[in-house]
Amino acid sequence: MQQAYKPLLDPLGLTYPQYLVLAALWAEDDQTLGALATQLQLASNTLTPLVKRLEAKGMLTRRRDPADERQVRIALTKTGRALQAHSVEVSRCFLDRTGLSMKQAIRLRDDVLGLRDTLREASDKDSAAGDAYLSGGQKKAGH
Amino acid sequence: MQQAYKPLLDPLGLTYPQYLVLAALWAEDDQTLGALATQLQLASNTLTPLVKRLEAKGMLTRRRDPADERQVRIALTKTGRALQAHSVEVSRCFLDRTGLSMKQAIRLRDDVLGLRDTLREASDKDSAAGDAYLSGGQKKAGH
DNA sequence: TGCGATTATATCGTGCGCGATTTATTCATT
DNA sequence: AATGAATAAATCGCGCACGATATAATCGCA
Repeated sequence: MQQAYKPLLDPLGLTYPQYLVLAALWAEDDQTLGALATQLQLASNTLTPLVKRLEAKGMLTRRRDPADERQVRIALTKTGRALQAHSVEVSRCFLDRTGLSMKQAIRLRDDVLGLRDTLREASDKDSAAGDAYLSGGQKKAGH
Repeated sequence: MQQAYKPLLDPLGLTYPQYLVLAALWAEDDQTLGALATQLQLASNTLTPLVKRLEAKGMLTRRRDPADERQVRIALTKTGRALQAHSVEVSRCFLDRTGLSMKQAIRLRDDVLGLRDTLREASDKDSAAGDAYLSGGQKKAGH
């Protein structure tokens, strides 16, 4: 995805992950970092610097929520909001490049997301119970 | 993939990219770095440190080809070769976790690889257009 | 009211992945 | 034989992803 979107996003000065953050904010502005992290399936240690780079580019602002100082609210700047105008064209160009119909693209995406979720469930079970799945069931000695 | 394979590869002390390098060597030992790079679709700046980490783990050796000192030949050590015994089980465990039949898994993989290649072609055309620009052609019109 | 648990974000270190460049070797042409 | 082009790896720098941990604010409860 990163490589495929690169020629489309280079003119905007964005990487693909940065584009995804903006896309989430175009859908709903002024979100907490945690809410963005959930949507994008990223951890804070990935998202924090990513958002800081977008802040440095003047696309958004970060401020502590006065009602709960633990939270950081991310809001688009005028510049960031203006970029949304390009997003439709970016999507269209990308779909065009895939050589797939909209229907095929959605199908493939959902198959991949389905696989991701299935694999995630399997990993979740690992951490829930000691895993005797691989080889003879040597399990880590907890402390 | 990285996350899904992690519980299977942690006991072997390998990451998923490292596992892929070993898998390529299990299929054919004593390959040049360039040959590995082609198979794995990686550039030298990714593969060189990756292979060095595997060398540090004692899985393989790196030596300049005496016939062509530009090339580095990568060969498995006894330790690295011994790990192949686990690979069948790792594959089986992974397929099991996908919740897919072998047939479905192959289908999905091929769909994804097909998409990758299609997108790569589109990007290749971009850089061809760039060449045209440099040699006096028209710059890519923005639509 | 106070204090431990929980929650939200940030920090640190490591391993990719890649664009751009560098170094060293081999090839090709004269 | 000399020199410039081509080739193979390596190096540098950056962004992303994540495990482990730290810090700070809020909550729960005696």
